[in-house]
Formats: sequence, C-alpha cells, structure tokens
Amino acid sequence: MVDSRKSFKRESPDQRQDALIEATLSLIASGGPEVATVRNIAMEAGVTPGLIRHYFLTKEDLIGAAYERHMTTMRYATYATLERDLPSAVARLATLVTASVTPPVADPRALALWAGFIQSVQRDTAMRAIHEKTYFQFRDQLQVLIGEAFIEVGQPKNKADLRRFAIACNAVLDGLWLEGSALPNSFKAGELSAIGISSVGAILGLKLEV
Amino acid sequence: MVDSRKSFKRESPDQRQDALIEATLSLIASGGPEVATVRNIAMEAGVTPGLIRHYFLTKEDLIGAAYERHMTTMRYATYATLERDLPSAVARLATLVTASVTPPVADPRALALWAGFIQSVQRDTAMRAIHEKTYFQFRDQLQVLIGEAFIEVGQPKNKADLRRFAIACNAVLDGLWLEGSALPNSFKAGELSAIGISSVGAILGLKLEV
DNA sequence: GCACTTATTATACACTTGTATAATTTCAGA
DNA sequence: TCTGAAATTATACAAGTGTATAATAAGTGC
Repeated sequence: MVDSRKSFKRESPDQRQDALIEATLSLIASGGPEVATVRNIAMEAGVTPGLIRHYFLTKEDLIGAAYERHMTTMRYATYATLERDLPSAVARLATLVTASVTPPVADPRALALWAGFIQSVQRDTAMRAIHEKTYFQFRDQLQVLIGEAFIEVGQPKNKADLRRFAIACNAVLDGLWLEGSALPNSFKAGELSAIGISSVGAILGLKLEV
Repeated sequence: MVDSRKSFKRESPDQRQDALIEATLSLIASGGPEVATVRNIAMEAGVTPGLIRHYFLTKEDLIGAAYERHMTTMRYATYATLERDLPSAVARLATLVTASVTPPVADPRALALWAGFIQSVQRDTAMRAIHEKTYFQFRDQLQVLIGEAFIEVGQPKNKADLRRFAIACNAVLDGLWLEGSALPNSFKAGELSAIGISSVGAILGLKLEV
C-alpha cells in the first residue's frame, strides 16, 4: 500500500486558532460539550488531532478561548444594534431590550453554547474569571446606557442607584433571553420584546414605548 | 486469596432508584456532568455499576429522571416558604421573591445542575418535555399569586394581563437567580432580594416592601 | 427448611478519551 | 536551490467510557 500522508497547507497561527475555536463552538452548540472531543474538533476544522495541542496547551485552554469568543460575540450582537445612532438614550435602551430577546441573540444555539460553558464556571477558575469579566462588561455597558437615559429626562441618578437599576434590568434581559431561547415557540412574535420594554420602563420609571 | 463477593442488602426498587438519582445529582452538582459516570454514580450510591442498568434502561434515562427530580425539588424549595400562611397575597409575593434569589434555591450547585441539564433540552425531546412542564408549572403558580395580589388591592386583572405580568416577573426571578447563583460573592447580603422586591413591585405597580 | 424469583455483583468487551512523542512536510529566507 | 524552523501529521498509550452477560446472593412464600 502507498502510505500517503495527508497533504496540508500551512496557515497563519491566527487563522488556525480561529478555525479551531469556531469548530469547537459549532460542535458544542449542536451536540453539547461531550461531543466536543479533541478528535471531533480537529475533524470539524479539517485538521488532525495532534495540531490542537500545538496551538493550545490543553483542551481546557481551547474550551476557555471558545467561551470567551462566544460571550464577546453575544455582547457584540446585542450592542451592534446601537451603532446607527438613535435619537435618544431612551430609544437606544428600548432597542437594546428588543435586541436582547430576539434572534440572533436569543437563540437556542446561543443558549446551548452558554449552558455548555456555564457548568464549568463553578469548578474551573479560569472559566470563572472569563465569566465574571464578560458579565460585568455587559452590565456596565447597560449601566452607562441607563445613566444616560436618566440624564436625558433630567433625573440624574447616583452610582449606587444606577448599580441597582443595572442589576435589575440585566436580570430582566437575562430572564427573557433565557425563556425566549429555551422555548422559542411559546411566545408570540414581539411578545417578549414588548414585555421587556414595559418591564424595564416600569423598573426605571421611564416611558420606553414610542 | 478468598474471593469474597461484596455482601449487600436487598432494597426496595423505590429506595434504590432514589439512591441512584440522589447520587447522580450529588455528583453533577459537585463535579459537573462529566463526573457523573456510571461507575462514580454506583460508588456514590454504595452499589456496583451493573445495578444501574437493572433500574434504568440506559444512562440517559437516569439523567432524565435526575433532572425531573431536581426541577421538582427547586419548585418545592421556592414555594415551601409560602406554606406558613402569610397575612396577604402581597406579602406572599415578596416572600417568594426573596426565596427565589437566596439559598438554597439560588445556589452554585443548583445552577451547575440546571446548566448541565438545560443543554440536553435542545436535542432530547424527552428532556424538553420535562423542561416545558416544570417551567410552566412554576410560571402558572406565580401567575396565580400575582392574580391574588391584584384582587387583594382591589385591582383585578384579566388573564392576558396576568400572563404578561407572570412572564415579566418570572424573568426577573430567573435573571436574579442566575446572577446570584453564578456569582454569589458579587452581591451584598440581601441586595438581590431587595432589588427583586422593588423590581417586581415596579412591574406590577404594587408596593411589596413592608 | 426449601425452592424460586430477582436484586445484586462480577467480569468482559469494544470503543473513546486526552495527551505525549516522533516522524514528516511546508514554506520563508539566504 | 538549499537549509532550517516550525507547522502538521502519524502513531502509540494508558486510562476511562457505557453496556452486555453470566454468576451469585438475598429475601419471599410455601
């Protein structure tokens, strides 16, 4: 038999790392963490298993990198809707609420990914650090937005109040995101969005509806 | 060597099944799903691995049974605080909020368990059915309580309104539960409880604070 | 006290896991 | 065109996985 090695193309470290991370996310999303084996990830990325250890010291490292990537992507997707400058902070807040509870942010795949990762947050220190970092990034961004909205309507708040508001509104968004992602067919179109807007509005004492 | 078999005591099927489920939950809570192997579960339950297949057709079946048990326990733990009859529905609502965001309901172990299971909800039909069932049970109970509170203050609401309120309040509780469970050290004592009560109060337009 | 059911243990198996190491191939620079 | 570094493949390994099957012990009813 002709023993022919697999022919391959040298890629830049960045591209390869990227491909491995994407392959990991794809597998966890569709089959859960237990499907994301070293061999499956390599196959998904069109590469042989050994290469993973060349780019990541351990499999855990790859998983961590994938987690951070996912959370960053989520945050981006949520706040991307604010890019096009909206007339007011209040309007931006409403847009943010809608973005949080509708696709692509609220999505079974995103939830599956998130759940796949969150379970390792408890025991893995590195994963917990990533979790804290991304969670606070998100909440702080929300807090800034809330602060701007209050200033806009001439009711500036102190930092302690803003913290409480941000925690509360973040909880609403998290909860609705969760429910919309887990049971996407149990809510009418726009229902979660409307509930989110009126709830956040009630909590802040602001009128968010147009 | 004396080849001595392990001596054992015959237990009733119910007790054994129960022990296996509890062992499974205990392992998943402390070490995540990947630690809940057939052999570890058996050891935790003080039994040999083969016995698992005698009570559960497959390991997946055991996991599913454990999930249902966990969710039921959570719901019980949440509503147990309402047993001792409180003066008013409004007071019961406030108690429920506090119970949802404090131990033992809000707890890293509970979150780890929940996350471990939620990921299988996407692809496993049986798991999704269990999830939907427990979710709606919880939300319906909340909806009843909210309805009673409105009647109490002389502002009865129709069913559509109550549905929206229940979804919103449930989201607040879910979100705060999530955050309190994932990052238990990031909030001051009673902080989440206070935020939950004022948020739910704001959403419903009711004063829940004593 | 004996037979019978079945709960329980013991053993075996085929397969998958993550990782370590050595052999190769690619590609850039001289 | 040749050389050297490193990207990539190939192979090996020890440990762990779920499951199937046979042997044994425990308790129940007679």
